[in-house]
Amino acid sequence: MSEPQPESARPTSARREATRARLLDGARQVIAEQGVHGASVEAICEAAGFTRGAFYSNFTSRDDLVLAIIADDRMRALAEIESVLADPPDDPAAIVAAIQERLAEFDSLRRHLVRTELTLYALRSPTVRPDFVRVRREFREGFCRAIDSAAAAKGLTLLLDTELLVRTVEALHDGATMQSLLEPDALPFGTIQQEVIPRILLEEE
Amino acid sequence: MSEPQPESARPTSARREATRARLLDGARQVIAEQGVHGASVEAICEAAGFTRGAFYSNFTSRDDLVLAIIADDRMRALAEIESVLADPPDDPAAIVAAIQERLAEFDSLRRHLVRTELTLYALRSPTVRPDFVRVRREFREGFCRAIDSAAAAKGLTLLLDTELLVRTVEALHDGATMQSLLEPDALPFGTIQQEVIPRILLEEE
DNA sequence: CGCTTTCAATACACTACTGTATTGAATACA
DNA sequence: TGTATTCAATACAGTAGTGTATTGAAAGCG
Repeated sequence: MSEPQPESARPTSARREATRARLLDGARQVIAEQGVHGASVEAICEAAGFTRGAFYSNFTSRDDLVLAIIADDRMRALAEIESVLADPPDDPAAIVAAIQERLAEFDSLRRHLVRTELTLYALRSPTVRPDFVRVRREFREGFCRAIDSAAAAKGLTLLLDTELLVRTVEALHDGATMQSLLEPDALPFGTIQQEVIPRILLEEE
Repeated sequence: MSEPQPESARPTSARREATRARLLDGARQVIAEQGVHGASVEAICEAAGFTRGAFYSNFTSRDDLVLAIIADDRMRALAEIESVLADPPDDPAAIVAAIQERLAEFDSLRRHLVRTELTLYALRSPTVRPDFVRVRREFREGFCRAIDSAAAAKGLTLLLDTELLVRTVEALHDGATMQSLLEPDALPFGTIQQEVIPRILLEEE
């Protein structure tokens, strides 16, 4: 009876960490292929090369795993934003372009699919939803800061309120990416964003 | 041995038709509440007040039912477009506004949720996907026609290629509606569309 | 009114998945 | 190197859902 840890700060051995990571990737894979509905614990474990024993040793439930994926994605997305913030290009268009580019790289079609699946899942899960909304907000705030600071530095006036602008970019990105998923040939990834975003960015001078 | 029908043109009695309609609505309800993954045949039948006997008497599979929902929605959406086309307002902005309005009415948050669920489902189902893509395209084409004819009548020049414009409006609508679903208080339904669409519509004169 | 047809309900056999309790192998460490 | 611990595998009992085959009630019709 050693009362091993204060239970909030588990040491999490390297082996355990690797197992968790593989389970997360297995889950992403299964979700991309079959949707959240096909992502049974069984299927996730098979994709990750484990049995359910591993799962229940690492996660208490599917919600728990979904939260872990969202948190993981959030860390990556924030890192992208912050890397742009750290050394922002001079003009806002370049910032938007840089962020778009990094996001495109990070948020591939497959990843977008998973994110949409998780969005729908989060929307209904009282456990997951608040966390999901928070993650989105933090991401958006980072985005806003980057644009504002660059615009201020250059003395440029944005056409729209920054938050509205960022929300618009997000909406365009999500909607357009879904269209590209449905008709990859008719609408190459990024077409809409490239055409439209520059037009809603800056005040006419 | 009467060889009852040419099997393509079933008479479909009123009773049968009503049962189908109730099953469709049951499915929409369950999908909105629990997602496609929760929409087991069992759950759909319970929501519709039937047992599975009714389901298998009317549909051969879940794909079959999903196709029926999509077809049903498509008929309604096209009717909205056509009603605008039949007597279009003079300027393109008014057309867009009118269509937006009709769509908002028709495509409530709940319906949007179902549509997004079905989009993800369709994306993966070889059976459903082609039909789904076709429905979207037909809808889009109707939208384009309405805008082009009104613009031509008034001699106005659109800022973007019509198809790109329509795709943009769709993307904005989809992305923005999802944001409204996630944060209904922070972003009332339609905010983004109202702000942004007028700005990407017409050439500066 | 009685016969036929239609259609949903029921019964059944089956599969997939869940979560828990226990076991056993690998790793850490003394 | 031997003992303790960690962690995934296995075994198990249970639930939920599937699709088919059959039944029975109600509507249609002569």
